[in-house]
Amino acid sequence: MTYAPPPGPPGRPGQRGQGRTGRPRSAEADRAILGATREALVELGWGKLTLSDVAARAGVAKTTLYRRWAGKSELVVDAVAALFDEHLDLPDLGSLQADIQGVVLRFAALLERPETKTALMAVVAESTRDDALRARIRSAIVDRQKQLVLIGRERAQERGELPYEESPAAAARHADLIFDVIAGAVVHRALVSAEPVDEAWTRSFADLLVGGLAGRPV
Amino acid sequence: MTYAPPPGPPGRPGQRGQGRTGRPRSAEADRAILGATREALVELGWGKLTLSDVAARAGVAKTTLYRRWAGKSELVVDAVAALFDEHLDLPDLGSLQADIQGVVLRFAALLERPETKTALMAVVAESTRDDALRARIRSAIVDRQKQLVLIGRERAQERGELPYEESPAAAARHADLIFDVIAGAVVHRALVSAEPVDEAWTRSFADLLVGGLAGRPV
DNA sequence: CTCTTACGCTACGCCTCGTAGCGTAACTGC
DNA sequence: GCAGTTACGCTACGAGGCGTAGCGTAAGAG
Repeated sequence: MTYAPPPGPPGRPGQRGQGRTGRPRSAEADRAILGATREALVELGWGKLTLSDVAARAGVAKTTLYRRWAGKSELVVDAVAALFDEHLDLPDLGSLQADIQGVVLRFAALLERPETKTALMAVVAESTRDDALRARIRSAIVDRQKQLVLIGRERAQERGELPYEESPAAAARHADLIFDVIAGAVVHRALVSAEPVDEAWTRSFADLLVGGLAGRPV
Repeated sequence: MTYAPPPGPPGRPGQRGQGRTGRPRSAEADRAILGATREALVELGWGKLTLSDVAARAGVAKTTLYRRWAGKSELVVDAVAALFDEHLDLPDLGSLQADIQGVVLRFAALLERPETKTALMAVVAESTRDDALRARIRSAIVDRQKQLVLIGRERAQERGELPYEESPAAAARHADLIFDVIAGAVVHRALVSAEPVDEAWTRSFADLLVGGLAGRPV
């Protein structure tokens, strides 16, 4: 747990021919390891996942894992982060209400996958005592998802559905708030309440977010 | 992990003189174990917490732990659940807005404690693969907190701030939604974004929840 | 005083962790 | 080609946690 991968950002194979000498890291091994990690997560879950097992599945020596990642948490973050990169665009559905529903359903679809379900919570739990890990999660997963909120809000402002903020600072605070509300609600619904994030729930949630408790037609 | 504590609800000492024969479980040992668990959580976090260590802190044999709890997750749920029982009333602050802020600040205060921070997320993560554990979390923690939402909503309806629901089913769905939004947002803010749930944020959140995105004065 | 259950203690086999050491493979610069 | 450098696979290892078994003893019920 004390080893930090020496060259470049961890998980990325050393750049070829960039002045770096010696045998380069195998990019294929990287893919195999991250894939094996996701596979093991599905079958075993976070608790019973062992690095020995991942190494065996990937057809790689256990020592190679430790040469690249400091521990289980770091490996799993990278393995799961790749999944969150799939849908980072937000199709314009014509209204704020529809855009919210779209982003919620997409996010929920990610959380439904067995490899993300367990992994995300476990890694977040671990990050409460590990600042470096939390930073890694933010840059690899959270901040990218937050981007979707910024896009959707900007569109709504152009449509005239939302007012423009007075100051950049207030805008940032507001965006953070909305992100916490959306992401938090979906995660809580899916993982704590363990109820489906389906069409009906998503519509109710978007209604609530747009209109609030007070402005509710019932 | 295959052992289920035989008599009565786990974690509670056998009722004295209730037809049960033999030596009763020590209630004092129970307190010592749960206390030691919380203490160990603060110092070590979920990942490095070991049952051997807890037993040593509690001045109890390791075997006693396994006689009462099936594993680490179950023990930690009980240890943390006791903390959530402290504030289960909701003082009437005069308005829906104020009541929301009150419940958010209380919930946040619980999450600020180092023993709950890590433990809650870790246990939820584990529960995604263990239905019995999830049920235990619900009854010991989640459902009790949800009660606060029901109380606050009822008050708001009596004040005329919120309309009454048409059907009991719709009311239940709506309450579940609100609970997921509040609890999810606070947890996400505190643990994922790792930003303080302070007075300012709480006010913004309550504004958003009551008035919605659209009805925002800015 | 017997029956029943809980407790403390010791010991154990199994597994995972994370590291060290070694010989070999791959790629770079001369 | 050859030396230098880095990554890899393999084996082995000590440390430590897990969960259980067995035993003798303590604490209540009838």
